[in-house]
Parts: sequence; C-alpha cells; structure tokens
Amino acid sequence: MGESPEVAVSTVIFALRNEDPRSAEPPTLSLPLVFRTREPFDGRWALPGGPLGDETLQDAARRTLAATTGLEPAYLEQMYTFGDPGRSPDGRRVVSVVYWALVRADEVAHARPQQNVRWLAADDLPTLAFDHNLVVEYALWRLRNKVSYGRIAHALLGETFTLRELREVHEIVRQKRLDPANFRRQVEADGAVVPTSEMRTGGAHRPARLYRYNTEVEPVDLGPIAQPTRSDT
Amino acid sequence: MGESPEVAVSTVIFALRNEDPRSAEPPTLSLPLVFRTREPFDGRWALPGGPLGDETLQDAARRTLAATTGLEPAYLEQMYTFGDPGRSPDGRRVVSVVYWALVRADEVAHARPQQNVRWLAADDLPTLAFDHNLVVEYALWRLRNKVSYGRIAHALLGETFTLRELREVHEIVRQKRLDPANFRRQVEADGAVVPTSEMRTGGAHRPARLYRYNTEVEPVDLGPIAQPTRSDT
DNA sequence: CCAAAAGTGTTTCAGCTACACCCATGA
DNA sequence: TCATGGGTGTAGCTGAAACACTTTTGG
Repeated sequence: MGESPEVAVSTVIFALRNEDPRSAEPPTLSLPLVFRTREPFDGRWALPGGPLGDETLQDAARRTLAATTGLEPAYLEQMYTFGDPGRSPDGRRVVSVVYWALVRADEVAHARPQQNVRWLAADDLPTLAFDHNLVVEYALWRLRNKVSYGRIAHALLGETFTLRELREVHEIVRQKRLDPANFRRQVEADGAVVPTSEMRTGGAHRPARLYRYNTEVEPVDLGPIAQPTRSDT
Repeated sequence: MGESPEVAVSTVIFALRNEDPRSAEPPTLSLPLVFRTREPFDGRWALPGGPLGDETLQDAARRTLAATTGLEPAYLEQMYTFGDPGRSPDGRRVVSVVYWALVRADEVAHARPQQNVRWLAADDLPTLAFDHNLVVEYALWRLRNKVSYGRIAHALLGETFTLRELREVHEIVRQKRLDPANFRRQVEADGAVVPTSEMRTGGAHRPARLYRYNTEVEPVDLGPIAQPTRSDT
C-alpha cells in the first residue's frame, strides 16, 4: 500500500488536416504523436502525455496538449483510466488517465511544429508504444459516437462554417455519405447551430450561408459532471 | 513529480432491495455505504473503496465490493477518475478511480451483513463524505442510460425471470411506466433474452414464461475495450 | 447557357405508442 | 364467474431516408 503507483495523463488529440492544401482532397482525421527516444519502446510513436503535476487532471491533459501542439482544445473529455500492473515492460507501475480532445482545423494550420512530434492519419497508424493502438481505437469509437449523437463536430472547424463543411466533418468521422437535404434539416432541428448574416462565396455555385455554434445549448450530455472537482477513497 | 499521489478505487454498487419482503411493494434501487469512524468526514457515509493494491483496477473494485457485501458483481464497469488537488480536507492528494456495479437481487438476500455497512435508497441519500453525492448522481445517470439503451437490466435480477420482472426493473430504474405489450416486443426483438420452457405460477392469473439472459449477444457496446490490460504514460 | 452546389418539397417506410382484445389461472 | 396479469393484434403518429426539384452563383 505504501508502494503508490505513478500517475500519468495522456491525451488523444484529433484534428482534420489537409496533407496538401492546394489539392481539393478532403482533409484527414489525424492525431499528433511523440517519437520516443528511450526505452521502453525506443523508436516508436506514442501518445502525448506525462506525469501528473500539482494540477487538475484536466489541466494536465491541457498542458500536454499545449506542449505537443501549442494549441488549446475546442473540446476535452476524460476517456478511460488504464492501470493494470505489469503493463510497462520495465516493471514500473503507472496508472494512466487518458483524455481525448478536438482542436480546430484553422488553429492546426498555424501551430508551430515541434521536435519529435508528427501528425499521423488516425485510421492508418503504425504499431505504437505500449497499448496506444488500443487506446486510439477506443478514442475513435467515442468520437464517432459523440459526433453522431452529440453536438461536437463544430469543434473540428473554425469559428464559422457552412453546412457543407459541417456535413463533411460528419462524413469523414462517421465514414459514410450523408444526404445534404436531410443533414440540413437535422442540424437545424436540434438547434446546435445558428445562422449568421454572412455568406461564403467563391465557388462556381450559389453562395452558402455561414453558421456559428449555438452557445445556448449544451455541447453534449455529460451527465451530472460539469467540472468535477472533489472526491476521495 | 516525485510527489506521486495515492491511487484509490471506489465502487458504486446498485441492487434492488425489498425493505419489507412480506409487503407487495416494489423493490427499491439501493447501494451499500460505509460509515466513517475517523477524519476526514468522521460520522458520514461514504462509498466502499480503498487504496489500490498489486492488482488490476477492476480487481480492486471487485475486492472492495466483496469486502463490503460479500458478493460478486453481475456487471462491473469503470466510470470516471477523480483526481483534483485539494479535494481531501486533510491535504493529501488522492486520485480515485470509480467503478459502478450491479448485483443480483437474489444474491443480496443472503449476503452477510457487515459492520458499519448499510444499504440506502439511491434516490434519497443523506449528505455523504467527500463529493460522493455527485459521484452517485453520475453513476445513476449512467445506469439509466445503459438500462435504456443497453442490455444490462437482467443483472439486477436472478438467473431466470419473467418479462414482468424485467419490465419492473426498467420501470424502477428509468422512473416511468412502460407498456407491457410494447416492452415485450422490444425485448424479444433485440434478442437480449431467450425463453426457457419453464413457467412461473402462483399468482391468480395465467402463468408467465421464464426467460434467461442470452449469452450469445454482447451485454452492451463497450467499444474496443474488452478487458483493458496494458497502457502507459 | 452550363455546371455545381445551395436549399426546399414530398413520398415512402419503419418503428414506436396507445389501446383494444383474448387467454389462463387462483380464489 | 370474476379479477388479474399474460400475451397478441392493430391503427395511427412521427421521424428518417430517398430523391425530385428550384435557386443562385462562376465560368
């Protein structure tokens, strides 16, 4: 009992990125990974993270996110805690609290690139350090669920966006085509989004109205936990 | 960083209990709580739990469950990790991994009562130690969700049960009346339950068929995490 | 004018809800 | 035979899906 395990916090960070900004290709769902330069798992990619400091668990997640990307998350939620003994090959006992986050596409564009950090496509990862492949799988599953039932897709876009852009986010994350007409009606119906007076022109077609996220409604039902603060034993 | 916090595991344990077995009253959703006899929160009720030993997080939850009730859970799932600094009044930093569990009504009946442990109604709790009221609120919310969308209600019953009994569980947990005819069809449709050849007689009415949980189907979609084993940093 | 995407209207279908009705048993 | 819950049938409503159609721009 005196042998208290270490506590660490890791974060699965999702963003939509354009490999080639000039092409018309749709963006790719990607996440930043850190290249390990020491054992265990020397030479493999791993999730951003580190030991818990004198801070909130959520602040620790925010801190590792900032350290690897220089960015603020548009959405951040606790996901799962991994803590089985004997999982680290060197025998240390580490309990890892894993968060997952969304960052805006426009912010990713002018994020300063860090040493030993690279963005990789979420659905085409190499073998990662520890069991981080499983962790990312789980985060992807949660993301797909929340995007389907919740109101968080906008967190992958900028301040304003067209319904086409919002639909594209859904299509990429949920991996299926959506009917533009029905998508429009569903989004308008649940009030997650409000129209602005601006339009986006430029394409060889009718201009599209720009929308903004409706801050009046809750992003997604998180249950009674708004900002968890105290607990014990 | 060298100041590693303690890690503890707590469990919110739900069961249906009859206050008075002779009455025809429907059972009550209750949970076992432990009476604290020392600071902090001396004299208040708290969730069962304790420090993490040399074991799986889930095993630690199972152990505290057994210690307070002498029972095995029919369902056990990780819920949330609380770890903000300054939450314990005595200044110690404790990260608490909270699980929630369901135990069968028939097992609760012949569970040996423990010293300093009492079952209280989930929707009528006193002020608990730490922020355990909030934790129970959240667990209740998760329970209601999973019972509505998942296939776990049977975990509050015995090995076999009538559809009326299963419906009663739903009605108690979800706090609303359900149409018997429609409930039957929904339950039969999703295949969570299979009919046995036995009937339950005794009432002044037509005998009811006994059903059994269908082990062929997953209890609820847990995502890619079946039995999480390894992770780090 | 044409292509393309924005945006609207409408039909169809599946699933849920409400509720009427018959069945089998104990008293 | 009556009361009670077990169990079946079915009409109606609602929301999602599919898709035809009109609108507005750039080229």
